[in-house]
Amino acid sequence: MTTTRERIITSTEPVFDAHGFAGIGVDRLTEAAGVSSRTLYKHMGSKTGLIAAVLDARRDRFSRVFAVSTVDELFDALASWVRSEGARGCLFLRALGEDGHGVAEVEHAVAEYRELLHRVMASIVERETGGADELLAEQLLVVFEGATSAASYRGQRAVDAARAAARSLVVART
Amino acid sequence: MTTTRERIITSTEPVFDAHGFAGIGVDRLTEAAGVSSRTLYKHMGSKTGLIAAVLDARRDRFSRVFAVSTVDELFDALASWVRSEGARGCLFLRALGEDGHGVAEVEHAVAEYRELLHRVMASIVERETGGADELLAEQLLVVFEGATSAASYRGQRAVDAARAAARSLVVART
DNA sequence: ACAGAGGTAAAACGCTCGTGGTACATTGGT
DNA sequence: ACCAATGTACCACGAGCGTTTTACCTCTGT
Repeated sequence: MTTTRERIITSTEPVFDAHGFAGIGVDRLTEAAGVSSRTLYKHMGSKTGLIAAVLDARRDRFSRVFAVSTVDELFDALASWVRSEGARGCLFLRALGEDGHGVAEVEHAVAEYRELLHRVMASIVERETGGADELLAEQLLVVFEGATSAASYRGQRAVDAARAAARSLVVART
Repeated sequence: MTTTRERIITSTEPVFDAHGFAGIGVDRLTEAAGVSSRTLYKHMGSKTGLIAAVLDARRDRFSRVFAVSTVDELFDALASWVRSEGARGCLFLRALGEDGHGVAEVEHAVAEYRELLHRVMASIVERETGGADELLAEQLLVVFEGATSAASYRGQRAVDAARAAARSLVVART
């Protein structure tokens, strides 16, 4: 059973992804959620509250999809994410850029996502090389971020190139 | 001598970079430019026209700064860009994400930037390896995009890691 | 000396925004 | 049978949006 709150969050996430945060009106969001504005405000408090909740939910979903332990699994997961949802650049970065700076709830959600992302890379490094390697983890992070950005206009080519790059970087350090 | 139009563009660019496009009001922009709204509209036509002009100007500046021919020069240029302007993620990607999709002037400016970026990578590949290599160019593009994104929260570490990654990828293909 | 270009300040346009209020419908548990 | 919870539709608020208008000022070249 899905609660109304969950329905609001899951149905507004793609709207934010497609149109951004500042430029979209609450009425378009309520329409997408199939819910009255009164209900939306009762569950989310404010538009900012909704944005924070959407980012939190996305982070949770992300953490499930990217619970991987090798470079190949990482880019398999990214490829299927891009295939099923498209790519419009990192939603957390975009949220921060649209005046999310200074909004505590948004900043917190973004910070949590970034820590998660870093942990994913560190654990892949551990599994692939049998130890910690801060530089390699940073490199994988950069390549992954680059793939999500570049995929928005280069498509799967960017993901494939990122996968090859990451593999080659791991080999170079073992 | 700098024209009023140039002054408007150069002084509003950092405001867009800091606060985004949709969320910032024209009055904040005129204030930053030190210009009346009448003058701004006479020179730029509309807020959208201003955004397109700002993106065009940024692309020009970018093309001057990144007129490089080696991987090291590329990341030297990026490092000093990040040092002097900070990093908040690719402004072109962000412009598109804030409902720039479907706005012809914005889409055009972004497309031109991306072609430029791709040409820069291809010419570096040419110089570094003595020939064309589509995969390597795509990899450098990904690494560069990743560095600009990741630098927004990892700082110069991301740029350094990207530089090392790019160098290693070039070596692996020569 | 004066025309014209290019600037200013201030107000107002119609519209949309985020948010809350009011009043009514549906439904499940006891 | 009915209460409480949870939803709806609809309207109103004050604020801010992008944009245009009106009226005035200040240079600069001839």
